[in-house]
Amino acid sequence: MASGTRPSAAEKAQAAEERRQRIWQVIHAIPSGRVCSYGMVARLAGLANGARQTAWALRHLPRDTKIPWFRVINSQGKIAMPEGSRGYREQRRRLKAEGVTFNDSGRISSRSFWWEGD
DNA sequence: GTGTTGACTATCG
DNA sequence: ACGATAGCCAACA
Repeated sequence: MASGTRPSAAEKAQAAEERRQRIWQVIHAIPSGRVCSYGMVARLAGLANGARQTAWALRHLPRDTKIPWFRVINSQGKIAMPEGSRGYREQRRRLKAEGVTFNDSGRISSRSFWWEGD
């Protein structure tokens, strides 16, 4: 219901932080050995077209985060960071350690790696 | 307030 | 399969 009063800056900031929290919560729920796309993470977090928000939230994670950021890849089944970059190699190494394999094109080798929630 | 940016994505040729 | 395009939305200059 419209209360007539516009949301304050503080309320907007709080809403933005809650969106980020939901995104992190969803990512944290991705099982080991599975991957999820940016768009799917956003959808599970209640954001219809929030793929870029997921990307933004991940890009700004602290180095020592416990969130499994490496289980999030793009809708093409490929790692989103530039190939050959430091983050790219680390993400691929971490996924491989969980059993997620890639083909020569840089895409995950099996559709069964995808996770769509529970 | 306006314009640009980006770890995105669906669609088209 | 692949590159170009347009749509998307929060943060930033």
